[in-house]
Amino acid sequence: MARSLADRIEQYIKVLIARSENGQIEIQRAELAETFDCVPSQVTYVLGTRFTQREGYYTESRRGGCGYVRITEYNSEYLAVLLDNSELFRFIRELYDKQKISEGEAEIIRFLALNAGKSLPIEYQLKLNEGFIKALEQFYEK
Amino acid sequence: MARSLADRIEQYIKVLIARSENGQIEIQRAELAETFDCVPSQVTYVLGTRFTQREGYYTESRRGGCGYVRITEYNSEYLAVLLDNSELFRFIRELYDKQKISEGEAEIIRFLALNAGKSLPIEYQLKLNEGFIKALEQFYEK
DNA sequence: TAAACAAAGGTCAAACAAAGTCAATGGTGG
DNA sequence: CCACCATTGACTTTGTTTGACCTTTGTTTA
Repeated sequence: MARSLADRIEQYIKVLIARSENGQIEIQRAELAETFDCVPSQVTYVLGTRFTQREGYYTESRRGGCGYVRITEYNSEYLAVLLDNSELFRFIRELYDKQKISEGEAEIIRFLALNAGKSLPIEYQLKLNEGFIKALEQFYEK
Repeated sequence: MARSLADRIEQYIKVLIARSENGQIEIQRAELAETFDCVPSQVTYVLGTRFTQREGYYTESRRGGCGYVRITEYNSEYLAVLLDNSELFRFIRELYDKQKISEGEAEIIRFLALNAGKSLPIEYQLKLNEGFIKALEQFYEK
């Protein structure tokens, strides 16, 4: 059961995240690769297979001097966002049922609500959700 | 975070602006460069990458004796103009022209883009604007 | 007053410093 | 034995730092 390199890197990153204050860490790809004595793209591979949205992670990065990779674990705050989303989703559903919007409109609105604010800090994502509801209310004159 | 020289200069300038009465400051390029012990064009680089219109800033300058660089942060009135003329609106138009979206969809998307983020700080409203573009690109598979 | 000088800021390209991509290859568990 | 995950490395893209040279503006001097 000798775990693969990728598995060990995965574990390592997860420990770092667990130890972090806010479920978020920043690493240097090349440095981590050095730690595990492998090529940098191995790290990219790990991120791409084990730290995806599906697994509950979000990664951002920057190239060039002082580049980094930031890995964020969706935490309870984020779940709050999703919860909040459900409120919004319910509202969209309502608009649809009342035939104020089409299925296509409902779909794009949902998608935008979920994705447009992704690069914002969590607390602003919450505000944004409210903003979506308010804006929709206004637009369709409840 | 805020590791590179450029990042630190950016932070410094932002603090100065935050402390200013009117969201506007004047600096001397050479002096600031001296403060950070770097070459003056480094400051120019920072201004050119982090204090552009896209980021919600406007810069003017003057050469020669008593030269200066003035950096102004857009206020909310200006922001409306900025958003209204944004890349996003052009993109929505494009989607419509290519018949990927209907007039109704274009309208609600525009409305959401302008209003959903209203309670956010200006810099995040701009980020949100970009988020809308990214999300739309993804949804309609560019 | 025109010419020279000094004092700013601007431009641009080269060198450097990351991270990303992709396709070929390797290895392993079922 | 073969499908599929893992590993590697050459190449690409993006971002930063530096310096040599340019332009504009204000000041001094012949």
